Amino acid sequence: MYPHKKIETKWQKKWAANSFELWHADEKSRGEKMYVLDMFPYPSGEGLHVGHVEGYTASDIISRYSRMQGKNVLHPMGWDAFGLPAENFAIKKKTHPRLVVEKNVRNFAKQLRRLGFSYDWQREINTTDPEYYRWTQWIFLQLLKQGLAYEAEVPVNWCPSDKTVLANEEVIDDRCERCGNLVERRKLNQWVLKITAYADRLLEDLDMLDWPSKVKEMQRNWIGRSEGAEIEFPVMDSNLKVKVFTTRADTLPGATYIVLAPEHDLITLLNARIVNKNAVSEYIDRAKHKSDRERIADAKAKTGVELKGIMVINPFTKKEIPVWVSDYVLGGYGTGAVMAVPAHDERDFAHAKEFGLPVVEVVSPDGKPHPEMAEAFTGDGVMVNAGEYDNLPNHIAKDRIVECVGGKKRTNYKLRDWIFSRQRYWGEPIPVIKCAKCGTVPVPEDQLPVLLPRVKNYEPTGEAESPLAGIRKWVNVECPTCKGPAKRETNTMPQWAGSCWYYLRYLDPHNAEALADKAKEKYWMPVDAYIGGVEHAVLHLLYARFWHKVLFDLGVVSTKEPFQKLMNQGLILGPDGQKMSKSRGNVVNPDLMVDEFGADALRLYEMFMGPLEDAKPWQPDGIVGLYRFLNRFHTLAAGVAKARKKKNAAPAALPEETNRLMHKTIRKVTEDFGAYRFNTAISALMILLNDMEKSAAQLPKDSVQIFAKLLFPLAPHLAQEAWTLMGNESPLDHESWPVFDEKLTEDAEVELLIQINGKLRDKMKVAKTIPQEEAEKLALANQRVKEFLGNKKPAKIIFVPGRLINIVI
RNA sequence: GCCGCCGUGGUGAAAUGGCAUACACGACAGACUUAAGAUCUGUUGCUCGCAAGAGCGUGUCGGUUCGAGUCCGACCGGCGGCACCA
Repeated sequence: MYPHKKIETKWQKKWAANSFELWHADEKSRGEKMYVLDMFPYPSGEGLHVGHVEGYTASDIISRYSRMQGKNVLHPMGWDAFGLPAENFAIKKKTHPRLVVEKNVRNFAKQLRRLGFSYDWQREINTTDPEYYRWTQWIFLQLLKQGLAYEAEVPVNWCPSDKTVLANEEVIDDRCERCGNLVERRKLNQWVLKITAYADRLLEDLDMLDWPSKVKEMQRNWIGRSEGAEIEFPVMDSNLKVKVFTTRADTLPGATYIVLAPEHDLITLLNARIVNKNAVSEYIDRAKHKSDRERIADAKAKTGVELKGIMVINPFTKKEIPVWVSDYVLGGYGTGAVMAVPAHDERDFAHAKEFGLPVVEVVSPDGKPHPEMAEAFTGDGVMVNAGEYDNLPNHIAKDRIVECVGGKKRTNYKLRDWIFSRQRYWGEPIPVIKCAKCGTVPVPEDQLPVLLPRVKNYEPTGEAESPLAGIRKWVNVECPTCKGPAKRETNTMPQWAGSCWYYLRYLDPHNAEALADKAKEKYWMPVDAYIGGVEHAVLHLLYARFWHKVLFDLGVVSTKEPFQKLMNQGLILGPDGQKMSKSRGNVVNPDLMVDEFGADALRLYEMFMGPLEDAKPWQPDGIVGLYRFLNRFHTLAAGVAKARKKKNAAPAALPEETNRLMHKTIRKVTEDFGAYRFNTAISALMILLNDMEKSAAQLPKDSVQIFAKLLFPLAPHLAQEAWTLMGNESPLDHESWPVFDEKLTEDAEVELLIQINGKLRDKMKVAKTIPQEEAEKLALANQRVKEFLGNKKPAKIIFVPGRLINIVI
């Protein structure tokens, strides 16, 4: 077997020379720019996962292939190193998270280099580096200045045992991930980013992106735009009104009561008039402490309580209707109040049945009335019980009803503002100072970064604040405005913050004056190929687009969108077809694969498994096929090299058929790389190698060189080795991509299929350009055709030039 | 429940509406070997047939078409996302 260890180590050493200068990109190169980006990893203690290898191999193929096409390629890598796992690990091991991160980064970098990825390491970044997070904080200040960051009381997950706030990611089935205790909901003062201000643009600009439709669809659903109307219900004996949002204004005549969310303001405002105060406040109290799980359990059986003593007027029927409070109405969506139309809304129907409230049909599927409804009818139909609108199609009645009751058209979004505070140590400090006199004061930009102080104890304090709150020396500062005593904000940013803009820092990683130089930003942006897992389809990719648009509005960046093209790698499942996980014990360690088969074989295997974007199971024996393939190519190249050294060796020539196959393969691989179809590109190379092996040492050096070039993006070590065996000294990175001869990719003769009634019966070898008449003549003279035809006459003859002739009897 | 994607050999998978199963794994047989491993060669969807060949076959049922794995409709199964969003 070929000495993969020796070959791979040799080339990795050469590539590392001069700080990996070979792959260093600058803005002066002539070729067209190409920004190839990976989703940078969180450097966990477990090290690289086969899933990382998959995405990073794909982007490395694109990078190397693009370089050979003469493009100026930027292919950087860095570390998304803030976040809970490092902090939790540090707490457990009584060490500082910074040390944990440093160690993990070293390990990750080593692993990535061992796989031969062609990164520009001179642009390496780390989100926990103060010179990096200085600009993360700077962006926060810009958001604050634009009114896009604000403080609000919002509910958070609270673990009563660990006495700390948990991120959503840490809550599994309503329990704390670490201690297993049930999580409570608490309201805390938090920083919130107004992503909803960009909802429309985030939705509409999706159209200009070359992204998987699945990801676009997930973002559309997440943003959740819905067009409807706002309608007011006057409160009896009061000048107050209840505003309601609905997408089905046509059903207003059937609104038999209204429902308020438990947190609705009106409940407090009308408190004095509520007859059953105790029952109401008890219900609200219970609802407040309900966990997500309980809410979901209640989704079928509705709960609620009537506000006795309060009535409102349905503006269409002018009838007095009651008011209920129920937690099936969400405080954060629309107006926090709905009109209940039991006949035409499943949730209202369930609620009405539970409490014996009236159901009035106003849209009928067949125009006839149905006094007894077994379930809500949510489809389209004709208006009934709607006075002057009777017999009108409901979609026409909709707009007219909105108009007649003085409603306003409105658009609502499911998207919520982004809760941005974390009560944790290991994150970027939020650069804000709280002064009793001046209120919230931003840290002046020239005082950035606000450094994360070194502390002895970074465990959660037990109060609803970050461990930073315990460091008096750090917390107590002078107010930048009035110079009086003030305190620092002690919350930190979530892990998403650093990854929201890292692709910009790669463009100019050492700039001390700005986040990135304008000319450099203009040159490189947008990202031309972004590869990563679908798990970031909404969170990271939506947050980053939001920040980018804010920076665009500020003139900091020149493109509306950061990532022009996105590709998702599919999940690599364990050999058992299940998601890889430590607890299942089905995790494949890429290091062991590299040891046994080499980086090239691992890269090749992961690309050969199937389409990049598909989920696919790891087959323990699968990699050997790729290892054999590489071994065979090495044997072939070594044989040709040896034959060339012999004196008086006959000049080698490539057989005509092999030459044609070679040109076809160049074409196929070129097309497949362009479309990210690496699995079929590899199979094309296998077919070519199978054919070349027939000539073995008789092959001309040029054919081995072309093969090496085609293989280089996929398996760079062996390809470079073979290239060198042919007597070359240059790195293949600087060589140009092979060009195919169009004429040689097309055969002059083809096997024309002869079908009878669409069934294949025979084939005949003819010129590709054979005209229909001649083909028909030949086909009808064919022995097999005669047998089938007998004395019948063909009813019809279909001729597809160069492909087939189909005789219909 | 809603939205989206996917169902092809023993396995991973190929196939601009035109030869279904390329390529690879595995299995079986053979060569080499004292042997094992490695390597090389061959066979490998099902049924019938000595053979030539025929019939069947891409989750199920139906449709469009000269021709359907591919397009359309209904259903069954799996995966992913969202989930009381009015």
